[in-house]
This record gives sequence, C-alpha cells and structure tokens, in this order.
Amino acid sequence: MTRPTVNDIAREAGVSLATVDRVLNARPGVREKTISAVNDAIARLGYVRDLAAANLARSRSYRMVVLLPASDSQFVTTLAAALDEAATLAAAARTEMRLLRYPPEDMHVLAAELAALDPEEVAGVALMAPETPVVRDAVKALHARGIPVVALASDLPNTARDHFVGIDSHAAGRTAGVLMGRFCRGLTGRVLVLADSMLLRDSIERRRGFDEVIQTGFPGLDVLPTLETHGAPDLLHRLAGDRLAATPDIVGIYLLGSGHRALAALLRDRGLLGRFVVIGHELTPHTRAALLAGHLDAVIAQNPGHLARSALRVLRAKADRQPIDEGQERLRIEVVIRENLPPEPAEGCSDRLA
Amino acid sequence: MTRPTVNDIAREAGVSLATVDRVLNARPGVREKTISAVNDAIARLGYVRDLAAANLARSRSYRMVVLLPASDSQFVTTLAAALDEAATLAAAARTEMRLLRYPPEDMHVLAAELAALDPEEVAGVALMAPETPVVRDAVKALHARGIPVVALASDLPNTARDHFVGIDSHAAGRTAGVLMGRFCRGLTGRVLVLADSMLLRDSIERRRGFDEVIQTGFPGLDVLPTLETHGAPDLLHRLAGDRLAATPDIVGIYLLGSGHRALAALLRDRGLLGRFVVIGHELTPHTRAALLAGHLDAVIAQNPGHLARSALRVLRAKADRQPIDEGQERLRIEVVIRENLPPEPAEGCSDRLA
DNA sequence: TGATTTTTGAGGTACGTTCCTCATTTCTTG
DNA sequence: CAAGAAATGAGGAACGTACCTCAAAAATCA
Repeated sequence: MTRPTVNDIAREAGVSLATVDRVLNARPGVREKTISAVNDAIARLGYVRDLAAANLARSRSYRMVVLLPASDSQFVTTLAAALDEAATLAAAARTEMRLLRYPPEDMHVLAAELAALDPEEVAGVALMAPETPVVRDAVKALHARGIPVVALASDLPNTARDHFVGIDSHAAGRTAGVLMGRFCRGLTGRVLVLADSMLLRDSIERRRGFDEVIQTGFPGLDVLPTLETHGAPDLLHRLAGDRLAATPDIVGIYLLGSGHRALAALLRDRGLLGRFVVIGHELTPHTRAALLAGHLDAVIAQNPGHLARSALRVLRAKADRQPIDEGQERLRIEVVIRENLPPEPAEGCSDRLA
Repeated sequence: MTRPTVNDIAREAGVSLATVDRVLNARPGVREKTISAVNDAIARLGYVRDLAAANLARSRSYRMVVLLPASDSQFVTTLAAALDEAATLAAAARTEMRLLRYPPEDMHVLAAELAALDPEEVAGVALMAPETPVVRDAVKALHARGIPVVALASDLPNTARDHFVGIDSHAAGRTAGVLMGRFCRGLTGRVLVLADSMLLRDSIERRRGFDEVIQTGFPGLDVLPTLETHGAPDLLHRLAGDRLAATPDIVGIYLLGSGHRALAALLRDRGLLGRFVVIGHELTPHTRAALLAGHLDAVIAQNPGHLARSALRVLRAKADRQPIDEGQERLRIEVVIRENLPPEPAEGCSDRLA
C-alpha cells in the first residue's frame, strides 16, 4: 500500500536501521553477507529511496559555478539567460548557481578562477571554453580536487571532464550539409562558408561534417574555403562582399557561427536577399528574425533552456554520485525553420509562489 | 549565507511561526495587514520554500493515472515505454503512475474508467484520446471533481482540460509541407497523402497546415486527396498501389500517421524505393529504420520522453497548485533526418541505486 | 464597558532520511 | 580460550516544512 521505508527494509532483512543505513550509504564496516541480505530486502520490497527526505537530512545545498566567456555573442547571452531561469527553478531544490564570465582571449584568467574554487564550497562546475592546454590542466586539477566538471555546449573530450552537455558538432555540420544539399536540389554552384574562427574545435567539426555530406551526396555543389570573420561585422562585410563579387555561381551560404545581422546587411546592400540558400547555427534573436523574414532558410540549434537545465541536473547527479538519465540529458540536434519556430519566450515570468 | 527558513521569516516579520505558516499555505484567519507584513519579509529575505521538505512534511504521494488507447500503433507503444521510464524516475519524488489502456473504438469504456477515479486516490490524469462528446463530458466531470487533467499528444481544446502536452498539429503539418516543397525543388507533380483516419483532429490539422504551405509556397506541387488506411497494411497496399499506378507524376508522399512499414513494402514491390520524397510523422522503430535506409526523407516528431516527463511534471505542478514552467514544458516540433537521428535508446537502463 | 469574535502565539508531532555515539555481540587469530 | 578486532544494534538529534491544539491577545460590536 504505502511506500516502503528504511525501517521496513530493516525489519524485512532482520537487521537494524543503522545497518541498513550503512549499506544504503556505502559506509564501511558491514559484512558482505549482511550487505546482500539488505540488498535482497530492498529488491523484495521494491524500495526506492526518497530523495527529498534524503537531501533534507543531508541538509546539503548545491552551489554550482558556471563559467561562460564574456563575449557579447548572442548565443552566450541567450545561454546566460537560460541559465538564470534554470537556476531560479532549481532554487526550490536547494541548488544555486553562480554565473561567472571570463575574458574570452585569456584562458589564464579562467584557469585562475577555477583554481580558486574550494571543494567545500562548490558542488560542481559547468564550463564553456575552448580546449587549450591551460584549460585542460585546470579541469584536471578540479577533477583531482573532487569537483565534478561538465563541459557546456562545447566539448572538452580530452580532459578529465565528467560529462558533456551539448550536441555533437560533427553531426550538426552533417545536418546542415544535408539541408543545404537538399534545399539546393537541381542547382549547381558553390557554397560560401563563414566562420568566426577556425581555431575552435566546434567550427572545425561542423565544417568537416558539412563537407563530408556535400562531397558524397551532392556532387553539384562545391564548398569554398572558410572565411574567418572573428566576430567583426565589418570584416565579414568586406570578406564576404569580395567573395560574392568574385564568385558569380554561389548558390548557398553556410554560417558556422555568428554574423547573421552583418550578413543580412551585406545581402540587403547588394540586393541579394533571398538569392541564396542560407543555413546557420543556434537560435538567437538575430537568427529568429532572419528566419521570420525569410533571409535564413534553416538553423541547426541546441535548445539553450535544455542545455541549462541539463547542466544543473547533471552536476547535481554527479554531486550526489547518482547515475544520470541518458535519455533525458541527451540533447537533440534541432532543425529550426520558419514553420516550427517556437514562440518568443516571454520575459520576466519569475512568479513567486502565492 | 544560508538559505532563509520559515523561522527567519517569522523573526523578520515580527510574527509567530504559526502565522507565517498560515500565510504561506493560504489558511484563513489572518488579517490583510499581517499577510502583507509576512509577504514583505519573504520578499526582503528572498525566501524560497524548500519543496523537498514541504512535500516530505505533507507526506503526499502523487498517484497519476495515464490513459492511452490500446492500439498497437508504434507511437503509442513508444509513448507507453517512455511513460514507464519517466515513472521510474519520478518514483524518487513520490510520484507514481498507473498506465491504463482503453479500447480505441469505444469511448464509453474510457469515460467509465474516468468516472470511476476517486479524487482522494488520484492526483491527476493524463489522457490521449480523440475529442468526442463522450470524452468531453468525462473530462468536464473530472474537472468538476477537482482532478487535474492534461491532454497528451492529442489536444482536447474545447474541454475542461487543464493543460495540453504535445505539439501543434497545424504547425507540424506546415513544417512537413515546407520540407516537402523544398526537398522537391525544381520538380513538378503530385503529392500522395496517406492517413489512418481523417476523423482525428490531428490528421485534419496536419493536412490543413500541409496544404496551406504547398498551395501558397510551392505552385509546382499538387496535393492529392487523402487516402484513409485505417491502420491496415493491406488496405494501404491496395489503395496507395492503385493510386501510384494511376498517377504517373507523383513526386512526393506524405504519411500523416502510421503505415511506414507497409509503404516501404509496397514501394519495394514496385521497385519504386527512393523515387519519391517521403515525409512522415513520429520517430518509431519503423520510421527510424526507414530514415536509416534512405526510404524516408524526414520525420516530424515530438519527443516521447519529453512528452512523458512533461505530462508527469505538469500534473504534479497542478496537484500542488504551482505555476508551470512554460519554457520547459513547451514541446518542440522536431525535424528528424538521417543525420540528426538520435542514437537508439539503450534498453533496460533501470539501475537501482547502489 | 463587557461580551463576543477574530487573530495570533506557543508548542508539539510528523514526514523519511542522514549521521552520530556508545554499548553489545560476533568473528578472528595467536 | 582469551584478547583484540570487526560488525551490529539501539537510540537520538537534525534537516525544513506542514498541520494540529489550546490558550492568550487583540479587535469588534452592542
């Protein structure tokens, strides 16, 4: 009828409550035989530990630290907002978040921030950063001090990170490639590729996936070398403008990173809006506007709200040494077009309870 | 430093703990003035009620009932599995689920099941059913008895349902339409449409959205009248086979509901595999296989795991009379192609805690 | 003003778990 | 077989909130 409790296990297993507790929390000083007796009782009764009560008793509060680059890119801004919202919700579950920003050009500052974290104070760290040796060492040091680390949005595969929350950039690039290829059905020509920087692993992997698909599946298309814009609108305007002028048979444009507003401005200047199939990444106010206006044909995105909630959930699970639910934490590679664009998220929905 | 508790509020507001409790839980017998004094203190301290402790104290357990049609459609099967998994996870949070099936052809059985639910026993109901008068009345009766109801996957807009968990069928249809149109770029011809039954509002709305987009955006395409297959593979084989034979200029096939295996079989028989752009709905083992094989070009889907978790979360929020997080509960209209197909979910991941 | 009603306070128990101490029992080992 | 070590039992306090009772204080009304 009612859920079994630790007392029921004790009775069922014929041991004391203290022993059940020792088994449940993997404390030392219990014989193998007793452990299995308790586990059998647990299995027989179908006991499920009441997490709410457990955490209450632990009176544990989870202080998470999230580190984002202090760039003013729309994606980072959107992600920061999503994290704030997720943190508001998580507050009811004794989880709080401190959001820090580091100068994107100096990983030593980031490393110093990470090094300063006290394992007694911090239950986990989520980190969005490129994988440089400095970052790698800092993550390893965190791991050594027993602080769980998740890589956020951009993976750090060769580090001691405990988990990656985000999508596979290579598959995202392949997805972009297929859409580009299919949307260009019947056309022959070149595809312009613009990126912020090809030093970032995400950009490299997206580009690689994109190329693979186009080369094997769409022989009519030819992908041009990547132009690097370094997040500078004027540089994009100049580089892409020159290229467009020099290459008459461009049919598609693939924007690996930011620069949607600058690209739209350029195409408007030249009277070329709507002439190309344009595919980009991440859903931000700019890409949203471009999708609605019809200047942008598809966006490959990861859901920032999901990203934020997943990061906090995973960190919490790691802090509790609990298994994580793969199904729930696996981020989907979203394809967003005008018709399935989610409605603009409402602002300031921070309802207090009545 | 540490989180404020009810005792802190009492001290801050200069009232007793009992009064704080009365205000927090909206119990009667407190003057307006006192209520606002307490609320001010809450705001000043930034108090957030500890839900874990609250629910523990309430010793409330949430028994949810989920009703699905007893059809053997792949989507329903997948959804049922997702619900079971979600329930396993929710068990740790004192939420349990009873999954019931009703004969899809007889809504009176469903209504009887719903009528038999005791508000003392059941904290909420999630329901996947077509919107018939019988269902409408049954939902209204549930609502009158104070049992929260969410419509699952298929909306019941004109009933007393408290919430809808699922995607907008009209927008899903539009999305399918755009993909069909764009994947058929440069082609002229007809589009074959297959549905289980056009009596279901979801099918009607998908079809409507699809038609809108094709008619206004893709003048080269002509959408044929819907063929109804009633979930019968042989009927699909015959109807679609006849139509394909009679109509040489078919370029695309839009499958509104189930029947992917039967369609693949038909096309294989006729040597037509890969000849058409094929678009369908929902990610199931069949559509997954078809996507991988290249027989199916895109699937418009809603994530069953998200659907299941969202339904349970929303029911819980309703039972607690708490606001729901729109951002988290909004389901995305997913576009799935071979390149962004999520890996096969692993089976039997029901880890017990160590 | 006194009687009556409304509002508030004080204090307790309960929820299911964690974590602690100390005493007792059971197993090892020389 | 005794000494020491290891395993177990008994009991209690704590976590933050809900919910109950009874008494006391304050407000309202005649």
